[in-house]
Amino acid sequence: MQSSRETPQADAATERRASELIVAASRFVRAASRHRGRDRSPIVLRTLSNLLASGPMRIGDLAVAEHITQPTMTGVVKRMELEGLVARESDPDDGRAWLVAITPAGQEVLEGFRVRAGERVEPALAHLTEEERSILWSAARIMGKVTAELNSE
Amino acid sequence: MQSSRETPQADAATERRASELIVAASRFVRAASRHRGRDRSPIVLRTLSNLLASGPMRIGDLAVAEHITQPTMTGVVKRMELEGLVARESDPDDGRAWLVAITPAGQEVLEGFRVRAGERVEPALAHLTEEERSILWSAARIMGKVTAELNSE
DNA sequence: TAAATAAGATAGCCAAGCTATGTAATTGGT
DNA sequence: ACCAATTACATAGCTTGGCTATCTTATTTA
Repeated sequence: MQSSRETPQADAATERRASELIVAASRFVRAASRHRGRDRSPIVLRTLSNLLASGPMRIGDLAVAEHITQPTMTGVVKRMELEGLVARESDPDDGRAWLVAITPAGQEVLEGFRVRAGERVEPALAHLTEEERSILWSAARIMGKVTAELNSE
Repeated sequence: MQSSRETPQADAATERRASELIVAASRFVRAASRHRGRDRSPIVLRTLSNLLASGPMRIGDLAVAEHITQPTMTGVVKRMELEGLVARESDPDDGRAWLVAITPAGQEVLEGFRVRAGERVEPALAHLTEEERSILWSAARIMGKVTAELNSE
């Protein structure tokens, strides 16, 4: 059971725990997102979050950022525009392109989601120990690092 | 801005971090699940995982366990059956019901997903410190606890 | 035994993903 | 300066996975 430089046993254990982490995170996200009220889909919320952080963006750039195809993002933006969450203006530098910007209504929706999601999970988090909560906050940061590396491939 | 018996400042901070956790987990799951090969959807994989852990189950019980409606689970099981991932047999105790069981092919699919997902994220995890990895494993367990509480409501 | 209940199936809708392809604007090579 | 290639987005058509409403059939119960 001694380790080699590739430590295949460790890799197998890591892979198993990694898949458990994915499943646990997947179930958690589903449970936490199932709160009441005017729900928006994950892709809409991620797009709003992206626009708030980065300012107006082209549809193609939004698609790349969210790792979906351009036709899919075109449809998402179209629905968001109908709901008034974003506005589009033609790109002065390129007649083919549009700039999509978050509206005040879009910002309210995003903030409302954050508040309600927090409200929903907060009681469950309150039953954890202080140490367990701090593990979750650290895990959020670490998952962010891992996600960035996965997305850079 | 003084604190009441409910310590609103702490709640607000917890809510904010909770929403950050949800977003981080959501992006991580998407990134980790975007591996190549014969992909199955999250609901199919969760259902397989559930059947493997719990043995043959009724469609209605599967729907409750996954928090989707019965008609949706009927469709999921139908597609899984066409792919040979599950088999159904009539419930000897209730002529209206079916028992859905995972097949060897379903077990292979589930195991294959676990291996590929692990393979995909393992390199990124290898760049973390030992402590960071152990935080993620702990977080998986804690998210499971929180999910159970959220789902029990 | 008739009524109420429960388990699945069906129908019909929508959102969100995909590939393939079309259109219009921009860029680039000669 | 022009024509070809590329680029940005739109459209068409498909699948999956979610929903509600309703139907059928089997079981329970009054």
